[in-house]
Amino acid sequence: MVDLGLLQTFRVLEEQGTVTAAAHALNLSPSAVSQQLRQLSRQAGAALLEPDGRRLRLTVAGRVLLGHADVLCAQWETARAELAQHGAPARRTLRLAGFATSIGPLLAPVAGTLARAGEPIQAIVTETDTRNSYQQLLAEGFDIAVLTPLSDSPPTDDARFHQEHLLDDVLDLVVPADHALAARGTVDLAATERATWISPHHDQGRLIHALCTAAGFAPHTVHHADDWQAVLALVRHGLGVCLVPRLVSLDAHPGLVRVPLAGSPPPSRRILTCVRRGSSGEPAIAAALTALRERAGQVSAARVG
Amino acid sequence: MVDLGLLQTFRVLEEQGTVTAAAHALNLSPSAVSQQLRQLSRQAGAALLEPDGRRLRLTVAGRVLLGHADVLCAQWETARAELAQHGAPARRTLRLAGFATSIGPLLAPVAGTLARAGEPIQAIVTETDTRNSYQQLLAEGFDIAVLTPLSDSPPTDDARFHQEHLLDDVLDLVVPADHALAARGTVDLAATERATWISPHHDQGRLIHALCTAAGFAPHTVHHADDWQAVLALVRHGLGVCLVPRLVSLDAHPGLVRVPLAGSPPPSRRILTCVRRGSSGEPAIAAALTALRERAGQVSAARVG
DNA sequence: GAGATCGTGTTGAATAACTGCATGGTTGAT
DNA sequence: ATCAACCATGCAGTTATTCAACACGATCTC
Repeated sequence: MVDLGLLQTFRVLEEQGTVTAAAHALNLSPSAVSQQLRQLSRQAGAALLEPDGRRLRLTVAGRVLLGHADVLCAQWETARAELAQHGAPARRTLRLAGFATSIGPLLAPVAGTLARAGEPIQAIVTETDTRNSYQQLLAEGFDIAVLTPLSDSPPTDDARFHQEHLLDDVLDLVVPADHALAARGTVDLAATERATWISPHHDQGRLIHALCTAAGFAPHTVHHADDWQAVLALVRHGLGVCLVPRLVSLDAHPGLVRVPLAGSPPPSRRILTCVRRGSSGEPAIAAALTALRERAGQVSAARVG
Repeated sequence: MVDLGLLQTFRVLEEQGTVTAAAHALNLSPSAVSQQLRQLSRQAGAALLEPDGRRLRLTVAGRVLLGHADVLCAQWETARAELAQHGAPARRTLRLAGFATSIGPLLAPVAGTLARAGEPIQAIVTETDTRNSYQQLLAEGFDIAVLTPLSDSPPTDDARFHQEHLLDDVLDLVVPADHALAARGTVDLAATERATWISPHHDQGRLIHALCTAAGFAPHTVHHADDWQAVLALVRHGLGVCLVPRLVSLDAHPGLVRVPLAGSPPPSRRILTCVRRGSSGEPAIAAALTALRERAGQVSAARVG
């Protein structure tokens, strides 16, 4: 019979695109992955992959198997979750992942809450971007991810994941206090058409570009920085403006002001929790998700008040 | 991750009742099965079994896992079946099992038909009883079984199997030609209350006992024989009567006559096909099932005419 | 209480799995 | 056109796992 580990390798291969990348994600050598795939192909009784240049492409049979692999792995996760409810509560290390700005307001408080609540959970928090969150979640490197979905992210009903809306992180225009727009109560995005922009790190930059495009102009981006504090420093020196989510604190930059964007609801980035499908029932994961939701509620309430 | 083989072992253990029996059914040593179960328990993260005298009993967690194991294995069978439809048609050895009387009219003709039809199938026919059919089907010793369900057989909606009605094998009272009931057009079962009975082999004997009980009397069984030809020989020598399904030929016993039983439909034994759930879509299995249904139709039509 | 049955440790051999390296093929830039 | 980087895969060699055989303690039956 088949080892679900082989199916898992197969799924990671599809997600990563190459044997080498899959091997890296699984902490294996490319050779091992290659052999596992051959064995899977033998046990499935069909060719799953075919050479495509210097990489591999899934055959029709491979794509068929992939669908079943998702179902099988989810079913196994469900089984594990249900078993964990019936057995003795064992100590569990939960690996939480999130984008940089989510750690301070969300993941760190939740990890602390879980520890104080006496849950038999040891939380490990890691910072990553959206893409890696999905990949490592699939490769079982993380158990829970807090992320902002991108246009190429798996859809909410993806068979491999279980994703839930956590909160909407509202975006404000951030400008120096002496900026022409600083005194406004709200500002329309179109009013910034002539402004120069600071482009934040990759994930967020794409969102800003999409919003400006929707508002009818292409943002004139000059400077670029991955770190929000660097972005804010650039804004503070009058080098441009930027849209900054409210999870990013401006406390370190007294010379800057947030100008809310017009619209109801105002433009925001959606923040989701994501776990492997089937695993959301596991006690440790369920507890962490609940704590995350609760914390997200507090954050939202604080912003409103 | 988990090997489905371990879940398979776990399922066979449940079906067989003891580690030793499961090991025998899987062609393994009891020690190997014991170790596999330990590994499964470790990977499931819960105790699945607990000692119960000199045998094992499933824990609550074990019973939970068992349900998931059935689903997982069926899902894998489905995947295999669907893959076999997309890949190149490979040579396949199909292992068919059936009770003794089913082989002549059903399994042997079907095996011949499949061979002549040019299907890439090598059929292997084995005779067994109902209980072993289910067990070997689960242990992957057989692929298709033709059987008569008993009171302790898995129900039709059992998660592990896919069972289909094949035909109803009508039962007749068989008596010597000079018997008092021989000349009747039909006979009510109650009319045989004072007769002495020949008890056929175990499976069939239970059915006869149940029918007589339903008719209001306990059959007075004197002789016993597993083989139908032996039963008929006993009847021929005036030692008793018996209910004999029509699949059993009386050709070798000119001195005997069938007296149809009253009732519409008349008493009969249900004959089912049984395969592992999910496997019925596999081309080879689907072809064999179709051939079986067709052959069963011919048999039924011949009996009617 | 003797004998049979059952589950499970242990041990050694066979098997399988993984790493590291080498090879052949492919892509893309110089 | 050439070269370097990249990728999948085949081939040892090593490591880890799996299984059968036997032994042992526990349990049930007669």
